[in-house]
Amino acid sequence: MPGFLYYCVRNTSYIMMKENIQPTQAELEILQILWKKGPSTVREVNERLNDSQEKSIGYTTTLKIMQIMFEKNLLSRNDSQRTHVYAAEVREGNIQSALLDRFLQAAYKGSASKLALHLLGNHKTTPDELAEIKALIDQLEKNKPS
Amino acid sequence: MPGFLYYCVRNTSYIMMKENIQPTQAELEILQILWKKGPSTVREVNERLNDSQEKSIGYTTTLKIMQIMFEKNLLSRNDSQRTHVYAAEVREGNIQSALLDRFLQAAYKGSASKLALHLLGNHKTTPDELAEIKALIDQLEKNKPS
DNA sequence: CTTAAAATACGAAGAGCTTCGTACTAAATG
DNA sequence: CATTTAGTACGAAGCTCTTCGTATTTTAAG
Repeated sequence: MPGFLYYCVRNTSYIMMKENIQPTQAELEILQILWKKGPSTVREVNERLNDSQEKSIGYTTTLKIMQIMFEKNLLSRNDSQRTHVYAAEVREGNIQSALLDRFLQAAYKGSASKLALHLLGNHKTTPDELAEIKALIDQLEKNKPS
Repeated sequence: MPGFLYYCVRNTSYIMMKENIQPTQAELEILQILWKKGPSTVREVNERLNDSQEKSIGYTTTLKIMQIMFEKNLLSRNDSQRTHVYAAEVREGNIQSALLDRFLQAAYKGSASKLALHLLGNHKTTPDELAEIKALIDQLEKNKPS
């Protein structure tokens, strides 16, 4: 019997299962905070949420959403203390890629180059960033000179 | 009295008003069809919607959404005939840019270069497209050699 | 004229997300 | 021990989006 891990690695469904999840807007904002600050309590997240925005969000609102995220396995939770400590269970890059896939399909019907042109055309990018992107393109062209 | 047009052009609120609208998923799918096929009836849109997807969507569902889009001024409508003909009232590029702005902020906290790197790294891009992007970067670097 | 077919209008149900009030529980303070 | 304080759990309301059923109207066919 090949086993669960073997099966999952083979067809990548393990990654799919976890990283194909699409967090909602509120969930994403909480993830941003946890990605940046590391494991945090509900109160810490709630405060960070409130001082970075104009509108103020109630404590129990943040609590509820984080509880839901825990049930969805977006977060893990240490409840050995009375005050629970939550941590992101998904990686920033993976979630971003999953969201990007969906967005690219929905808004650009999958045309990555069109999106790229809009992106570079509309948004301020520093010379350093442009150079970085250029370097990546060069590398891609080398690897696939077909 | 400067007049409405003058006012709107001055502070760009005319464009904002219209292009800052964020169509929903279903609305976007309908817009895609209208952008591609031009003015169409509800039935045409509904059929196109159904043969390009697995799930089938009821006629009145499509009708309802298009009526709502008409109220939101996302679509215009010619009702001189019994069978109304709808057309997109917003430009594809403008909507895409508006969606991109929001997505960039939500998922990448505004870092266009990070998104670009993900985009080029994760998605198949043809050599032609890469060349096109490269050309744009060169142009940007020329215009801002600071 | 009657009937059938096709279109629009409209109301309402269902689902998911966000928000918060309230109840309950545990800890700290006096 | 009583009281205040801070935390979790939970239910439900409000919102938006999607979906469809039904009623109504208009056109075409018999």
